Amino acid sequence: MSAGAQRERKPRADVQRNRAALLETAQRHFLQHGVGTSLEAVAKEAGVGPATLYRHFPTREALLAAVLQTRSEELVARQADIDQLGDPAEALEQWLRAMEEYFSAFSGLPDPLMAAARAQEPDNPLTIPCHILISATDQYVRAAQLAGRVRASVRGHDLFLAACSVAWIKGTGTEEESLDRLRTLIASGYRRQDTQA
Amino acid sequence: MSAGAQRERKPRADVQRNRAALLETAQRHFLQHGVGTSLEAVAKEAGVGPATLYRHFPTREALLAAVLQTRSEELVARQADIDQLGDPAEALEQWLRAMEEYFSAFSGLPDPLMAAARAQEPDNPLTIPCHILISATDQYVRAAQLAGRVRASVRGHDLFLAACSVAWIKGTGTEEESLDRLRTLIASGYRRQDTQA
DNA sequence: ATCAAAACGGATGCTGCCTCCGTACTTGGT
DNA sequence: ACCAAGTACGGAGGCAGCATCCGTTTTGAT
Repeated sequence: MSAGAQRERKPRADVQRNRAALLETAQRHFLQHGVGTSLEAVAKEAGVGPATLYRHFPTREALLAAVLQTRSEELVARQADIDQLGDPAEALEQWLRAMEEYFSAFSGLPDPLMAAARAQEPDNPLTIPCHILISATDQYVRAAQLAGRVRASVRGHDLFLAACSVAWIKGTGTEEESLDRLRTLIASGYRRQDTQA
Repeated sequence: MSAGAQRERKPRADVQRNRAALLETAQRHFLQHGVGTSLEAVAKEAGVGPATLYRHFPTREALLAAVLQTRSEELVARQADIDQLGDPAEALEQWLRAMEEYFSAFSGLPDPLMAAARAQEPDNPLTIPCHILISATDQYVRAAQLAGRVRASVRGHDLFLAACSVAWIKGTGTEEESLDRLRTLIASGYRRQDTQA
């Protein structure tokens, strides 16, 4: 009441119920079948018609972005822990691993992520999250550089790409051992004064 | 004649014509629309029915492998040049670039390539080529290691993965400048006694 | 209880994949 | 030149997924 400016109706109950059901089901399907999973199947299993899914999430990316929202928040939460670390090199390392896990949430995720990172598509719902991640990476890189632990030529964007690549390779089913070797290679690439193995 | 063992008929003329037309058209479509291009469209433009395409090439990978055959030979030819180089480190570098270009022939190519590299699918027509490339890379790596120019911990397979990653990123439309930065990062990762930039 | 706005979902048209099967073509022999 | 046997062809068709339209139902407000 009072001088209330909210002239709008209260949002309908079924909207929220359907949205929640869609998100829940979509997450399960993305986990099981990758980002290319059938949206029709998601709708059916969520107990709604296809049109309802498309009304809530006009594109596959929109649905993906919404499902990813939860995980993004987990990532932000992790940042707090990482920032506690005294060693900026260690912080960067952990941050990269955290990003890589985020990128590996669903098989096939790196592709739409890269498409969004390239930006120039301001309506892509994944673009904003991507740029936030790149900025964050750059922060960690700069801190480590100030401490003399990372080569001066490295930028956050480079390591964003590297983490995305590793996640992509992981998604193709490569063995964990090969991934570790690749991670080591990359780490040798950005670190300063490392032991020439 | 003579003690001829060739009891077989001469292969029909239309078979070869159709095969050639299909390969030619497929290459164009792969170039323009990536490896995911519509096979139906390829068949139609080659002037044959869908069944003919599938009879010649039972799977998309089979067609892809056949189209790639030409380019594979170019790659092998390049090896001769590269082997002429006195410097094994330089040779490795050029070999990696050559592989990367090969992987970037069509957009989307790295995915089926990685799937084949993981092997365990002996009937995948791309598996053999992949393993040949990995072996070749290992040769170059070992030579460079003997010359003390590459870290001892690095293996050919690692750099195969790295080259594949770069090609994948290139395929997503990333700017060439970013790619160069990534290549530099990787090079710093495998080289010994480099100038800590 | 009633109304209008809001949301729903089945039906639909489209594209691409892949296979079956009747037909047409090529080869080798006469 | 012709024929028979075998080979390859290609249109038709079933299936799955995408995305949209529009008549119907649900919902919140009065």
